[in-house]
Amino acid sequence: MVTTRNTREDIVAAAGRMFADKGYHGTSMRDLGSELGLLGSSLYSHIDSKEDLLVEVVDEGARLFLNSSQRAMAVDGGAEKKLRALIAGHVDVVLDHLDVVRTYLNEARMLDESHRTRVVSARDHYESRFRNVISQGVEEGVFRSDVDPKIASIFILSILNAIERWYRPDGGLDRTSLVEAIDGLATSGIQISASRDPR
Amino acid sequence: MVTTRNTREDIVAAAGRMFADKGYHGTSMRDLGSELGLLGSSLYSHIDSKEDLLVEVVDEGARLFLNSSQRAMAVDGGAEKKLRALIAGHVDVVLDHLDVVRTYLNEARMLDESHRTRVVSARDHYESRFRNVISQGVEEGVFRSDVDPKIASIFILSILNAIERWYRPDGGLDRTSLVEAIDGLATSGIQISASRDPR
DNA sequence: TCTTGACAAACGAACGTTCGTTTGTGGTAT
DNA sequence: ATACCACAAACGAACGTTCGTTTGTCAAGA
Repeated sequence: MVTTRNTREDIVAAAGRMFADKGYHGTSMRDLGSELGLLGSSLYSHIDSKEDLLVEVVDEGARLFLNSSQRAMAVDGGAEKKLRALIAGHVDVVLDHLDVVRTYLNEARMLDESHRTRVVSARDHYESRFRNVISQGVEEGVFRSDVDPKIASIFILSILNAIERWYRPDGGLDRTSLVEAIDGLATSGIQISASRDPR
Repeated sequence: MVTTRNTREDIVAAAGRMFADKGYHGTSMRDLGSELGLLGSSLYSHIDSKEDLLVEVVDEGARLFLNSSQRAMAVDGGAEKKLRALIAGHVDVVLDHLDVVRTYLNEARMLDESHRTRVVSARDHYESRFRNVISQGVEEGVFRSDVDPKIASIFILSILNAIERWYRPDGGLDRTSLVEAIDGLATSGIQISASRDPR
């Protein structure tokens, strides 16, 4: 049997996995090495420091979300359709890059201040896209005028970011249904309303 | 000036604070000691191990949520009212015990398996109260019949549990308005009545 | 031949924890 | 009122271990 050698990308990927599972401080370089069949010290042939690994994983998370939201903003249609695209895009990023996302969401705070600041502002930028689309929807008259875009975007993102905590790919809920369910709660809530059409 | 001595409860409280901020593995016993003006070793006059502190804080979190939900289930009224009581109770627990809740939500997974199992089942029990109330509401006809109680409860709890990540007591949003906003999105969504978009 | 990736050994610092000792305090006997 | 003692709380040093990282070597590909 031929064991291929490890690349730097293998190491970053494994770091994302382990940081997601056991946390940055809960993962040692020796842990990480043995995940790849290496000694901890051998990792330093590829990287300069442990923190670099965290920076790399977290930055990738930020980039994935920003790219996704940029694509969503480019779809034709009004606020309703754009919001749905933002939601669907977010779900895709979470499900396709679960480890990176979990590290991005839970371990970014372990970065030192300068790196953390950069990540926070990327996150703000991302969230502003949700805020703006909801604002636009209120102005267009498709969303209720008593909706606070700031609060509503936080709530929708809360649902989206929590997916990593409970969703299991083999759990009988496919991603289309998931998007549908989130969009459904966000737009219509759970309550019966006389003026709301049943489907 | 009189410096009072530290009690065991002081230590548990400080542990909750530090575990919430820097994570369990990111907090050393020396860190924790100096937070209280003590050496790390001095903590062992009060406790047996670092993990005991985590167990204690996390258990308190579980207890707070279970008690809160028990009180909510006891209110008179239908599912709508009970759900609102569950939401308000959850918000109270989060805002009144922010450090404990943050440790409960983010650090419980660092517990060893036996402790973690117990905490997970407590959490399941808590979540089942939300699920049951929503089921009841669907049966009563006050919630839409196409609402999946399992999914809806997950989404509502996602919003509730994310509060610790963004809410600032001095941020101009009081807790009544917060409960109102959550209840509003959960029941009515953001969309203006009439029609769900065609797709 | 030169470069690369991994190894083995080792470094100093920090980790959780233990130990023997000191300090302050509050109750009891004188 | 004073002396004493038991006790809890904190200290400071040290334990064995693990941490992230550095160094030097060496085999295998290019």
